[in-house]
Amino acid sequence: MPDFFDNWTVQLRKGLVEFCILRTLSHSERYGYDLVKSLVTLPGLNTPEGTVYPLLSRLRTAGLIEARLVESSEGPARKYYSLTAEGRKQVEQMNIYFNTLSQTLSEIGEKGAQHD
Amino acid sequence: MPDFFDNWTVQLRKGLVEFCILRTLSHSERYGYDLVKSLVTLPGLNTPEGTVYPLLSRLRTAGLIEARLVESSEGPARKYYSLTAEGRKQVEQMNIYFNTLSQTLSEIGEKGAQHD
DNA sequence: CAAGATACCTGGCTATACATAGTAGTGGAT
DNA sequence: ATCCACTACTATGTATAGCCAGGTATCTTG
Repeated sequence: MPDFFDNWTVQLRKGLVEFCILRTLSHSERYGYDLVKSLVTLPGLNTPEGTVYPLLSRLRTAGLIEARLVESSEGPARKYYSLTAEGRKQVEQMNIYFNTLSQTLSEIGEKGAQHD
Repeated sequence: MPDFFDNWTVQLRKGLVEFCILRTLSHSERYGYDLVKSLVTLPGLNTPEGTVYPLLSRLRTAGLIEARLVESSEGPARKYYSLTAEGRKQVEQMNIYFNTLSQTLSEIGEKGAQHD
């Protein structure tokens, strides 16, 4: 039986990995394996390969990112991902929403949820 | 077919509603309908009844909160929820994890995910 | 007595991340 | 020649939270 806390952290991560990938790509082009290596070491986000690659596929299908193949001198060709114009628009919206949520959460932390 | 952004916000909320309820109850005892009215007006979190009540049940089954029935002079009896000792412990852990994630997200927002 | 606000709850649905395991090809070192 | 690190991906099965729409009961007011 899974621990309550462990399960909660899984739920909390939902949507965040996607957001992290898009935010990262909004800074610079990156190839898949590099993203995998980055995301697996981030505190709180121990995202494995099996999560990242399917996500990249989904984002490409959704038209938010695009890919190009680049030869490498140290191994197989790398697939570099970058944001499309549509992707850039979405990230902006996501940033706004995320900041709103952060603000809300911070207020609840101080005095609990109130209405009126 | 649902919009990409709308769907993402749903995913992002996962775990957060739970967190908001527990955080709110760590400040004071509250009854269900009151929580519903509070959560539905919070910016970013437009959580409807159908989400809140099942959550309260789950949290009670998990032993994090407990309830007591109180007569009301303005309508049906209200069910007041409060944190158990176990719940208080969990909220502390959740706060720590949440802050870690916030920190990570904020760094990614500035320079993208990096490794090494 | 009907209307409406208050108050609580359930059933069926969807999308997502996770876990685990596997495939496949390139290039450098032993 | 062989092994290892790099790089990309696929497949399949699981669990879960949140959403929508509805249901039920209580109490006050017109």
